[in-house]
Amino acid sequence: MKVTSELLKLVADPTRMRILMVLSRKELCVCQIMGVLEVSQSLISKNLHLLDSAGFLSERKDGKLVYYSLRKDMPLPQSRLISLLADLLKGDNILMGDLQSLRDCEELQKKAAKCDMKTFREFMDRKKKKKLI
Amino acid sequence: MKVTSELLKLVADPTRMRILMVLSRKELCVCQIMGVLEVSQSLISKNLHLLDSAGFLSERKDGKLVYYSLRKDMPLPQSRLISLLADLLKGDNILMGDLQSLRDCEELQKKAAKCDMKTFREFMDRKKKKKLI
DNA sequence: TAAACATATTACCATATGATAATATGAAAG
DNA sequence: CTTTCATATTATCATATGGTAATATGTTTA
Repeated sequence: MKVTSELLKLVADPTRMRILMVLSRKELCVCQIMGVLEVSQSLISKNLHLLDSAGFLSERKDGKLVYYSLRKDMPLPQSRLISLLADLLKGDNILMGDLQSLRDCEELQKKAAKCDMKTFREFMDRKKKKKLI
Repeated sequence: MKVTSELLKLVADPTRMRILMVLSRKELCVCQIMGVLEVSQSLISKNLHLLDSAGFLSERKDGKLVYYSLRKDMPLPQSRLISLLADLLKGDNILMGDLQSLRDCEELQKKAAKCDMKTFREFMDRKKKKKLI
């Protein structure tokens, strides 16, 4: 009971839902996730840790970067939860924004070929300015 | 996003999960649920209200008693969540205890033919004593 | 080896949440 | 109509949680 309750609570947080949904599209490193969701590095890092501990994620290091993705051999409850989430969030505004942001982020990297905190902080700043207009 | 998050949070609480699971077996009134789960009347009542507001339940009054059951025409997200819950909790200790308690409660009522707070408070007390032995 | 950088961790705060005890409500029976 | 009783609501408390800012860690590169 407690295990199930804690699994559900873990998934019931918007930031973590968003992380799971973008990672279900694509493996990403911490600075990319930060840029796409527009939230602080420490919050992303903390939530990645929580999701990882709960069996949702696998990580891969490449130089300074740490890439996260959904585990291929995820436990069944976890993967069923992700399917449900994907369904419940179909058409969700915030999720659609994140996915657009993910495409923008890919574009940016094709041109700049860079993946670092500075690049993604600027990426975030540009998005914020756009919203103000 | 927020709607989905709040729906998940609602279901992520052990007391509410237990209520949903026993109601998925059988329509029950507040005092029966209290007796089966062994928790206070106000906690049951509060959580029934939350589940009801979220579209999970329907209620029916019969004299002083209010009977709750799962809504027949529950919204799809809600019913998918309940199916998932039922699956994740298969074999769960606390849930199995509740279901046994539900059978005991039915037995009791066949004999006593009573459904009131006093009866179920005594029912709870007997269970507590058994556990102490 | 030292500086720079990506990520992780920590300390901290405000708010949300679950639970309880006490009380209110409102229907039914006397 | 007053008492009784089932249920609902309220006030309150302790704890849990999400978020931020500051700092630590550990790797890379100069």
